[in-house]
Amino acid sequence: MNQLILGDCLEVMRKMDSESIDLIFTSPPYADQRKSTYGGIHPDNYVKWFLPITEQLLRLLKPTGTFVLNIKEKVLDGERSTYVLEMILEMRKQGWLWTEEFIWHKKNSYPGKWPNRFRDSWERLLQFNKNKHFSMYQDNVKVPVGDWAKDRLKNLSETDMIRDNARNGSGFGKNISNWIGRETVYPSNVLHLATECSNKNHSAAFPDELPKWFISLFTKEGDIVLDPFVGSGTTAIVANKMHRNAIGIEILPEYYELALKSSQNNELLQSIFQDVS
Amino acid sequence: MNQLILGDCLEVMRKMDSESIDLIFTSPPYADQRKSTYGGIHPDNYVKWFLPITEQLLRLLKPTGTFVLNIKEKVLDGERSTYVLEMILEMRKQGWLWTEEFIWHKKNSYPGKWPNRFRDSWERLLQFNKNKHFSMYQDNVKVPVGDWAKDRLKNLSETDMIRDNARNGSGFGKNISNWIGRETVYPSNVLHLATECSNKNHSAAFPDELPKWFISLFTKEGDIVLDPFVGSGTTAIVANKMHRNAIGIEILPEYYELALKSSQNNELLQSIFQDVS
DNA sequence: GTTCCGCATGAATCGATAG
DNA sequence: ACTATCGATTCATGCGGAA
Repeated sequence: MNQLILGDCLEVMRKMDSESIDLIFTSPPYADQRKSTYGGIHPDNYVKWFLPITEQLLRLLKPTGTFVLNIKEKVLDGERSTYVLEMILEMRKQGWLWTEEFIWHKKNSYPGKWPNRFRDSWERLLQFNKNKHFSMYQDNVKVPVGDWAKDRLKNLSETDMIRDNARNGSGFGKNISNWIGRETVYPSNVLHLATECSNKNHSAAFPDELPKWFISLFTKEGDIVLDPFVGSGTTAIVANKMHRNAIGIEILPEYYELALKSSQNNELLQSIFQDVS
Repeated sequence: MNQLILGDCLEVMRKMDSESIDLIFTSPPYADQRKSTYGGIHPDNYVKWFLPITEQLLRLLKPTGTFVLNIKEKVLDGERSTYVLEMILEMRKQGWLWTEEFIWHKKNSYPGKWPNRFRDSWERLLQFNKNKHFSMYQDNVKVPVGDWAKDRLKNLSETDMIRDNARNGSGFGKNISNWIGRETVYPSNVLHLATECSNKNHSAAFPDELPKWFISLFTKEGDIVLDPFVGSGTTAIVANKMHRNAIGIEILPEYYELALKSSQNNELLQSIFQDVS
């Protein structure tokens, strides 16, 4: 069921079944990047170019599915471009819910110095849904509890053993004894990952951990993950390793070949990706 | 030249001189917070309420000045509200440049657990300017190189400076001098600070380090810093400690009194704030 | 004078129940 | 059907008192 498809994602998606995808994770070509493809999108035209694609994505996504969009507006003439903001507003008109915005805090961003700007070390991970209720498997992404717990839970006072209601009347209360033996906690909406682009020549836009985290969070085994701009194949390969079914679409033959080769070279893969060019 | 003014910031600002301010740093009441004041702004009305204020701010700011806006949209009916995005677009129509967006990554965010959402541990710090060329003193916020300092702008904090001096005087100066000899690097656009949940009295919306960092970056001694929603006075007091002139406006008498008291109690202050109520 | 340890607090949000 | 109120859930920090 894994597919790598060579072609324009808009045309490919038009042939796909409605409400068949559990998770869409993608990092589209940033404005003015990859100029030769998709007509070399200028920031001013980005919204107009992207909306037909999100329209298809909305059709393909299951009602309980999630769309995660990794994007960051570029600096143009000393200003942050606003196309990402405009896109969010336009996508809501299409029927998308803008559920959340995660931050990818890049541990090692590129060095550099500008007279009026620091290094950009974060990117947006916009979460969109079709419904307020969607599939989310929070326990899959729990993280180790902070060091504070070790000291805090050594000796418990009397109030720690019972529920102690907060003073501000918010209804908030705590029972510290509940924390005994707890080793993992839920994460927040900030991801702190390195930008490691593994070992390949062609650098992936993001590290494996990024799609892995969202695939863990929003899908279970056997679900279908789509990346309409799969590039060197990171999303699809990671999804496949995690026993999800992956569909990756790529317009550039050189990236397509690279993705195909990477996926076939990997011993861990459950099944070989199909060549659907 | 330091002033704490009791009143509605819109009315107060209308009486102030054009192009007189070097830095505006503020954290306006978030939608649906502080319901009793400013008419209890509903998210739907937030943009309309805020635009007349930014219009005044634009008039008051020097051509080389900077406006830093600390804000985060709240969740409404399962979705992130879009009023912040709309505000950025509207402010550009007023003539503002949206130069940069910094992230405040909160180490200790508000607790809680929901079926479809994690804890929100970041806020926006939107940078606006009138011109592409503005005053920026990057060397003032350089951080020591090394793993221990990577995420910690904490080194800049007041208490750390005092503690360092104390150690210096008591014979532990060797380590410090090693640090001073170390190379320093420029930070990125992500700030990793804790929220101060001071157990003492009223707590501020943000820790001292937040305004301190931006005041260091965008002003020099003697410059004028404005906070039209000064609350318990954090911005003004920090600015004054750093030998900048501060103007703080607050509409709520109880906060105003608190700010006045805090500023007068502080021995480090260069001059006493004037009561302009 | 210094370190250690206990503890209250925080720009929150969802779902159920009541008016 | 729509709005208002209420109860439930949770992690990490800085302060202050104790050792």
